[in-house]
Amino acid sequence: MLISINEDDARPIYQQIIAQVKEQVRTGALEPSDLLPSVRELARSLEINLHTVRNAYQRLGEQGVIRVRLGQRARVAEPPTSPANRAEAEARLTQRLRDLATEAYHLGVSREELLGLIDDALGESGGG
Amino acid sequence: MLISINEDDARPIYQQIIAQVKEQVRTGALEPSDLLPSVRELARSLEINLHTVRNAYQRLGEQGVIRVRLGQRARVAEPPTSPANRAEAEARLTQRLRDLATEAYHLGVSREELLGLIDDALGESGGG
DNA sequence: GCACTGTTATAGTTATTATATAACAGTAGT
DNA sequence: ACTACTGTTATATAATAACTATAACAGTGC
Repeated sequence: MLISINEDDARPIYQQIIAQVKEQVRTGALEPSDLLPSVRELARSLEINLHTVRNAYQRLGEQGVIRVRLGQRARVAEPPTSPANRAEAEARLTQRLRDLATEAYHLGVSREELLGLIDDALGESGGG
Repeated sequence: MLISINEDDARPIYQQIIAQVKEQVRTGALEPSDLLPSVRELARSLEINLHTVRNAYQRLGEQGVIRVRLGQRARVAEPPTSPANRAEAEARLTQRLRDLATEAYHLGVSREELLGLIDDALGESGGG
């Protein structure tokens, strides 16, 4: 479990933790039933407060990414099967894709170049 | 110029305004030299403060999306040509694509389905 | 001059994020 | 039961971001 805080990242710490755990679950670096560091342990190693870690863990639990139980270390949950609400999931992703396309446009990146980047990003191991 | 505020959107108001203006520029709904509503006018129609609109306009100006000059209404700028810093632009987009792929995974959307959504999103008119 | 435009200044409110301490509560091994 | 770990709850505090409210300043164009 390698988690780090990037000062240059505008996102709050707890969101960085969430993103990194999700990413590692997606790529397979973290597998179902794998143990996460305890809130106190991670807080100490990152030199942040216990509650900041707990905030991240709690949300990861609510999103079904990990399983948290009182008295036990958090564990990686089973991978998602099918979205509880496919329409909503697709709507959210579609909106994010529009934002991404818009961002690319204003960065001067053409559609062809963007498609290349997508190909690279989705081509990473464990990406599907 | 149709701009609206979505209470369910977690993003702050000024960022929603920025996103919508960019989106309309990208799709061609807004074309270079088109006039934007004045800060006071938009603030009144959205029932928000003048400074919230100004915040959005100022950032849009800094990003080269619109041209703002004292005493004159803001206008849509010329479309971007090539990124000032291609490496940085690609790095930012790549990171956002990774985040998107991760989000899709945890929503239970498969790679094939995601590719379909990308195809739809990038297939919109004016997308490249 | 007048009516519009964006800009700056100042101040106050609210929500978010992160911190610090302390105590409570469940689990597991001895 | 005791101990040492685990997550959880409760308060309190501080810093920052976001938004609002008023007022005044400054440029543009008729």
